[in-house]
Amino acid sequence: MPELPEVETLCRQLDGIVKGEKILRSEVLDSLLGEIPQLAGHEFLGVARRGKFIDITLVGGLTVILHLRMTGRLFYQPGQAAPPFTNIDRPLPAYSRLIIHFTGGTLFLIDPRRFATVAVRPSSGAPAPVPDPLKGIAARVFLEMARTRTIPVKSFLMDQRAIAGIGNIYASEILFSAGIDPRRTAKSLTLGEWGKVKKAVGEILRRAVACRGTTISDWRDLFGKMGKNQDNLKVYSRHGEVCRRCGGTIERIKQGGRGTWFCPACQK
DNA sequence: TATAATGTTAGACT
DNA sequence: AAGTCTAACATTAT
Repeated sequence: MPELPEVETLCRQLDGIVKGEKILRSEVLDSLLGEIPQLAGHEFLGVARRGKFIDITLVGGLTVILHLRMTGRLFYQPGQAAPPFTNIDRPLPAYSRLIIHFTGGTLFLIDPRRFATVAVRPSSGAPAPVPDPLKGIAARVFLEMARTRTIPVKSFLMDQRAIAGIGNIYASEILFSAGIDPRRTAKSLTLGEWGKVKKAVGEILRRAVACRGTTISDWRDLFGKMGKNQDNLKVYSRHGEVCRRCGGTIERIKQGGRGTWFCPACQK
């Protein structure tokens, strides 16, 4: 569900609301999450996004690493729950998998499909960073990374080892904006074409962050509000509809097991 | 009932 | 050997 703009939205909202708070208790509700230590007593230090990962750093050297995968959400409910935190008075949000009680409110990890992952690790030893498209990736860097890649350029944009944060919605939208056919091989793009991609990446992702993400069905921000970026989508999920740029017809194909939407008439 | 869904990855295949 | 492709994960909605 969440790509870079959605994860960035959650990080900014979380950083703004739980700064300096202490964890009173943590509860794991889904055994699929594996072993997670009790987090009571730790104080929130800050949040950072790493691609689509959310790193929550605690005072004392622990980091809680979340990945929301397809249907994971975070929801923050202001107001302190009373010990022993059993929430008899307030029903749990459906599909709650992890609950972290802070001094000023409660953070829920909600995840119907149960693909989300949680790990708690020492803050030292963080993985090496991968280029982040929000900071801007130069056309020459794209060209160099794609030099030997024969996969479709759309799949390349979604390769988290190369570029961190772009997912299925924004990959289609970026290539439409850049006027590039998603079936092209990554290595076939010229420097000039990567320049168009670079521009599109910045514009599309920054606007999506400003809109607090894209709500197609179930994405909500930290406070349960819908995003607004769905109004800006030009191709995603629009197969059979009219291209807003050239009047052609938007098509859907499959690439790497995922849907790709594009306009064959104006994406070359 | 079959298909698709905002993600990742292990293992099969080139 | 290294890059690419596919199936699998668990669940809901159309």
